[in-house]
Amino acid sequence: MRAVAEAMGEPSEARERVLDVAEALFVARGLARVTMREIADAAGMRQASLYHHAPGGKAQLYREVFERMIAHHRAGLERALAGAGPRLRPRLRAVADWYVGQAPMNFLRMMTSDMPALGDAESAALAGPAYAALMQPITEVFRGAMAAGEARALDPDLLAGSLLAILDAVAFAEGRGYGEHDRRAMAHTMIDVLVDGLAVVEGRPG
Amino acid sequence: MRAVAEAMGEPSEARERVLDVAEALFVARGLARVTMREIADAAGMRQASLYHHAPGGKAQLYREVFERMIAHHRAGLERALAGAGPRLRPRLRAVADWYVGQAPMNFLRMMTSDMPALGDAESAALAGPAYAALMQPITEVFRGAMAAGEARALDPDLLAGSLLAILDAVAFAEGRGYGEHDRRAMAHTMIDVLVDGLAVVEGRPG
DNA sequence: GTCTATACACCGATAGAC
DNA sequence: GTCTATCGGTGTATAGAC
Repeated sequence: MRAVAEAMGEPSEARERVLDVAEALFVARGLARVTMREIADAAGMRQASLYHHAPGGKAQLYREVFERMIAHHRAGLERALAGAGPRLRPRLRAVADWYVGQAPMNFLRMMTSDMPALGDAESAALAGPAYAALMQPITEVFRGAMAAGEARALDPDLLAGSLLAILDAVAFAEGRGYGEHDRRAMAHTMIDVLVDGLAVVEGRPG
Repeated sequence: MRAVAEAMGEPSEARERVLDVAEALFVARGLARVTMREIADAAGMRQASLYHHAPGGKAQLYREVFERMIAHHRAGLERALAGAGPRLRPRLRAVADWYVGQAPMNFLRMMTSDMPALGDAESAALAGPAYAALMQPITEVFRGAMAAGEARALDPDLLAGSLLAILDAVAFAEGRGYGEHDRRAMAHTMIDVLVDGLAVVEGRPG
C-alpha cells in the first residue's frame, strides 16, 4: 500500500509539508488546540485530503511529528556536544545554544498535556524514547563532569530536567517583557548560575 | 441578580464545591481536556445544573478558578516568606516548601496552553495579575539578596521564572522514576545548586 | 436549585466522484 | 491526489418543567 509506504518515511513533497506545518502548529498550541482543518489549511489542501498523507488520523500524525522532532533534537544535541570540548560550562552552553536555536518545543507541556490525551499505553511508549533522546545526552554531560571531579555529585536526572525546564522558561520569557529579551543571553546567564552559584563569595565578582 | 451575587463571591456551599472540583480538574489536565460534564459529575450534579452556579460558562469558570488559585498562592507565598528570616537560602526554601506542599499547578502550561484559548484580550488581562502574584514575591527575594550583597546582580525576573520552572519540573519528575522521588528534597537540592553552584571549588565538598 | 431535553457548533473520519 | 459531501460523536449552552 502506498499509504503504508508513506508512513514508513517515503519522501513525497506534500507529505513533508503536512508534517512540517503539523509540527509548527502542535508545538505552538498543543495537540488539543490544533484541528485537522487548520493543518490542512496551512498545508494548502482540504481537510479530507489530509487523510491521504496521514491515514492514521490525528493521533498518529502527532506521534510521527513527535518522533521526528525527538530524533531531530537528539541528533542536534549530539552534534552540538561533539564539538564542545570536555569542560562542563561549554558543554552546557552547547546544549543551550542548540536548544534556543530551535523553535520552542515546550517539552514539559507536551509531556503533561498532549501525551495523556493519546492514552496511557501510547503515552508510555512515547515518553521512554523522548526521555532517552532529550534527557540522556544532558545527564551524560553532568555525569561526565562529576566523574572528572568538576561538579559535585548530585542526581543527573534532576539536573537535566531542571536545565530543560529553564530553557523552556527562557523561551517563554522572551517576547513577554520578562527578563532580558534574548533567549541565548538568558540561557547563558542561567548556566553560569548553575555552575557558579548565585552567592557572592571571595574571589568572585559580586 | 442572584447569579451576579454569586459571581461576586457569595458563599453558597454548592458553588464552593463547583470551584473546588473545577480547580482540581483544570490543574490536573488543563482547560481543553476538562469537560463541563466531568466538573458536574465531580460536583455531584448534572451538567446543566452547573450553569446555575457558573452562569458565565466554562471560560468564565476557568477565569474564576485561576484568579482564586493565584490569590491563594500569593497569600501562601507571602505568609511563608514572612517567617523565613532575611537570608537567601532559607527564603528560597520557604518558597519551595510552600510550592511543593500545593497541588502542582503547572504554571507554564497554564500560561502557554490554557490562557491563549481564552482569547488574546482575556489572556493579557489574566497574565498580568498572575505574574504579579507568583513571580513578584520571588523576584523580591532575589532583589533583597542582591541589595544585601549576598547574591550577584542578575536579572531577578529571569531567576524567579527559572525557579518556578524548576519547581514545576520537580513536580513532573516525581512519580515518573526520574530523580529522587521526593519533591521537597529535589527542590532543596536545586536551590542549593542555584545558591552554591555545581562546580567543585576549594573549601566546598566535592 | 436541580432536573430532562435539546439546540447548535465543531471536529474527526469515511465514502466516493474526478 | 485532491476534491465535495456527509456521518457520527462530543461538547457547550439554553429552555423550560418541577
